[in-house]
Parts: sequence; C-alpha cells; structure tokens
Amino acid sequence: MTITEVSEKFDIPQDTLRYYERIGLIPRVNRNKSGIRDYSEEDCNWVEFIKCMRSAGLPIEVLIEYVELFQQGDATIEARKELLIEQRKQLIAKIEAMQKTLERLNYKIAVYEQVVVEKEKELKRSEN
Amino acid sequence: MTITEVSEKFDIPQDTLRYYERIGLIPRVNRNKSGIRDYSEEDCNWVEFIKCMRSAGLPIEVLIEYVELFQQGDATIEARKELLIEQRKQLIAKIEAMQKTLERLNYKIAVYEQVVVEKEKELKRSEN
DNA sequence: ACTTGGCTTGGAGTTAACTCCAAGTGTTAT
DNA sequence: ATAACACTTGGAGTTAACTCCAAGCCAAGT
Repeated sequence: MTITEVSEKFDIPQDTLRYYERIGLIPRVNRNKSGIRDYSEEDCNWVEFIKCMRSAGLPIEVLIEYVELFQQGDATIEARKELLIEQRKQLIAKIEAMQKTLERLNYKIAVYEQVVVEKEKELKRSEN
Repeated sequence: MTITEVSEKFDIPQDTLRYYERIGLIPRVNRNKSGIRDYSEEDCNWVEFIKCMRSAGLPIEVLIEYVELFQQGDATIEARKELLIEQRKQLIAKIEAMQKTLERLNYKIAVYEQVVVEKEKELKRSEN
C-alpha cells in the first residue's frame, strides 16, 4: 500500500504518518527500490492501533515505548503487558471523570430548559 | 479568598488561575484596595466549573464563549443552552470512543496474559 | 527604616503533537 | 526529453494550553 492509500484508508494526513514513523510511534515502513514507502498488512495494523490509542488520549511517549519494547522481542512481553495495564488504569479514570462531567452538563442543560419554560409561561401570561 | 487559598483548594497553579482570568475563561475577580485578588463564592464556583469542564477536554475557546454569553445576561440563555448541548454531544462521542479503546486494551491484555501462561507451562515442561 | 514575602502585571518561554515547506528524486504521460 | 506528479528527507513553523519570569508594589515583622 502507498502512503496515499493508507492516509485515505485511516483518515490520517500523510505528514502525520511520516511523523509517526520518524519518532518511532510505528515501526519503520519498508521502501521499494525507488525509496517510496510500501505499507505491509502489519504496518497498517500498527497505524490502526496507534490511531485508536491516540484517539483515546494515550500519550505518544508511552506508545513509543510500547513499540520499542515490541521490537525487542519476546523478552519484553511482561513489560508490555504492565505498560498496557497502567494505561488502562488511567483510561478508566479518565472515562469516569468524563462521565461525571457529562452528568453535570446534563443537569445544567436541564436547568436551562426549565428556565426557558418559565420564560415562555411568563410570556403567555403577559399576552393576556 | 486569596489566590493561594483558591489554588490549594482546587489544586490549580496560581499562574493558571491568573491565566484563566486573563483570557476570560473565568469572569474578572475583584481586587482589594491594594490590588490583590479576593475570590468571592461565585468566583470559586466558576473556577470549579471550569476545572471540571477542562478535565473532560472541553476546549478553552468554547468555555470562553460560554463565559462571554453568561456576562451578556438573560438574552443569551438559549444560546448558552445550545452551546452546552453541542458540547455534551461531543463529550458523549469522546466517551464512546474511549470505551472502545478500553475494550481493545482489555482484549490485548488478556492475550498477553494468555501468552505468559503458555510460557510458564513451557518452562515447567522443560524442567522435567 | 529595612528586609521579607506574597502578590501584581505583561510578556516571554515551554511542551506536545502535529503541520508545513523547500529542495530533491524517480516514474509516467506527452 | 521535458513536463507533471507523487513521493522523499530534514528542518522550520504552528497551535493549544499552560508555565515561567522580571520588575515592581504593599503589608508585616525586626
């Protein structure tokens, strides 16, 4: 797959794909004879995985570490697992905080709705 | 309340509190005769509200707009309500995306756990 | 009176995460 | 063969959201 195809498939700018590769957020992609990137199936899986993790706010730094561990082979399986568990913990906390904020927004919106209703009542009263 | 107290109460750096006020993310706080901030009850409520919304990732830009609308009085109630509804929509989407990522992390961790178990079995076998 | 310490302001600096750009190379169409 | 085009690289620029800093003010303690 060319970079253009991958960019379209995952809706990630080409510059971002190159940037991710440069900083080691995805393993290095193979080039063809003329030096142009040729994404393999596995490369695509990495891109998709990273996109998913980034969209949930996992920091790039941590993901780079994960990729580095992965490239060191089986000896780092335990470390990778621990890294993911730590990130899961933080993700759960973030989701919980957001849920709280959501409830607060719901409440605030409900109050505004009530205010609007009151105003309409007043309006009707004054129309008589 | 002094800025030091507010900073400690909400665990927000003083510089951040000043910054929030400077950019209009919270309404201007009154100063005493010698020009020092004296946070009222309402100021504190704003700080707490903004902290909550920011922690859920609502952009500063949008919150500034909310504060501006608020300061324009009752005529903007409908607009404020709409703004909050839009932000709620986006927050729900974000939470859903994060939940998906969480499930994926759970799955990945489970796989790693499985691998670790397999490795242990192998080890035991080779010990015989 | 003088130092200490917390506060003020406006402005500069930092960090994370892109995003853009210039200069250059290789393939394809005319 | 020459233009058009997609791609390459390394490096510079941008954006959001802080974070730090210098210079100065003012009240309290010695």
